[in-house]
Amino acid sequence: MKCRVCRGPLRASARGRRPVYCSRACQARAYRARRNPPVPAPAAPEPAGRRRQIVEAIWRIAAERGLQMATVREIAAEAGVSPRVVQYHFTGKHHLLVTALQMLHRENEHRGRERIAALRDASDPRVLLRATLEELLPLDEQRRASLRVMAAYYARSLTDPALAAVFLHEGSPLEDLVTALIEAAGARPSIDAAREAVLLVGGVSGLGLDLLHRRRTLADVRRTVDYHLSRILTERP
Amino acid sequence: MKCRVCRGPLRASARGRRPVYCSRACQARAYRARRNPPVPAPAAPEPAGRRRQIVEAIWRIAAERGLQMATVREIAAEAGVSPRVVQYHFTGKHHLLVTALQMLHRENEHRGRERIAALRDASDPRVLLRATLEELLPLDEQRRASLRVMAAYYARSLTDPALAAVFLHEGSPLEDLVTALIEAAGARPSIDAAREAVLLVGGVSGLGLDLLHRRRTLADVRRTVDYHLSRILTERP
DNA sequence: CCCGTCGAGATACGAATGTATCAACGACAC
DNA sequence: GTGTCGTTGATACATTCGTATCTCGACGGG
Repeated sequence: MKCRVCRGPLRASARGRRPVYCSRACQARAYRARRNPPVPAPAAPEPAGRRRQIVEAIWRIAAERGLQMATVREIAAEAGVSPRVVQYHFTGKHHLLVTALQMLHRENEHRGRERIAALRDASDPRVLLRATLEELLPLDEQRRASLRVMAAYYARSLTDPALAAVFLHEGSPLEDLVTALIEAAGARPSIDAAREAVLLVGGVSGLGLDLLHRRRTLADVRRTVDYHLSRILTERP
Repeated sequence: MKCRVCRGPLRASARGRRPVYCSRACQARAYRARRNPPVPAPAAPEPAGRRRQIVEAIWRIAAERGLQMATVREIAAEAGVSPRVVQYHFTGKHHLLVTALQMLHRENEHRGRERIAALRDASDPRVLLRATLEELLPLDEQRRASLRVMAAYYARSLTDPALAAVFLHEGSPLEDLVTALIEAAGARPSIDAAREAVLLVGGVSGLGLDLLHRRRTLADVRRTVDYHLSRILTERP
């Protein structure tokens, strides 16, 4: 084992990568010789999106195999990077887990808002109300995966204060929105919109979890929601 | 290293417990000498309750520190036995996890039934209905721990068919019971008791999860339940 | 030419995990 | 004294975990 440039001896090192050059000078010489033909474009692998790429790998693993399978090595393999890269971009595994949950929260909120805004009849509060509630259900593969990941994180948050903080730091804007929509859509008299919203949001979330287990059918959940909306709202505006 | 009795040589063994006697005869001799004073009561460690003891240890660990901390060694330490005992009484860790979930299911059902049956006014369907719904809430330390364990198991069941089967194998007797209670307590006309029961059970379960995080107060949940019961039921029977 | 910085590769460490192996133990029967 | 049965103690093993350590590659400034 000699230096690639000066053929001199190398220092021995028990740990880490094995040395190839005897000195920093020899390393630089080899580098400059290598790039004499200017090397058009080595890779440029978008250094900004690295964290995102890793976080998405966690989401996939957690959704398909559970959070307990989200080890550093598995995450790195799923993201197509080396474990060292994961270690580099995040302080440690815990920081990585927390970041992934925060990003998923924002992602869900963003996607939900976009889907609701894209509705044609965005002016009709009844349609908006239904769409908002259905946003809690696993209606497509993306939302299904997201709900599975959230369920896994919820369980962990019961014994991890840092994760619990993510769940707690948002107030209850969803229930406030549903409350406002109920009132805008025309609630029957003697209806307490806020209390109805609490049970609707809680109930639909719970039914969504049953859908993950296929303990209910989507059609049945929709009928239940429709029934309750019709009980809350006036016949026609 | 000689035999304890005859001081003869022992067989060597690379793995497992180190031999102390050179033969079965020496072992028996040592045993009988040892129990010359008749040994009033060695231990009698209730061989039947061993599994139960270990399963309860899992529950405690899962409730306080999460299912990911429920390792064989931790469980054994919590149960006050050696890891070997855990290994002996269950085929493997997975079997242990599944058994613990099944036992918790039965335990919860049993306790719930007992609590409801112990109500003084067990004849009034309104009281029964409220009590049945509140059975889903973490009203004391025991139910709080149980709910935490269940939440952890639910997350795992999403990626473990054997655990999912435990959640699925029970039908929906709870909703049927609530449906019957709604009708018995006097539902207003134009009420679909079954659909109300679905949302009530789902909603109260969801609110129970929020209580675990202290995102809501118990008083608030109770007010919400009361509000909905008064909307569903007639004024007075 | 040397030096420093940032991202990444390669390897290694120490601890923890699920499980396997083998003998010892208490108790009984022959 | 020996066999056997259900149970337990005391290791040992292979693997995997999170993380630490050390270097290389590429680049920019003196």
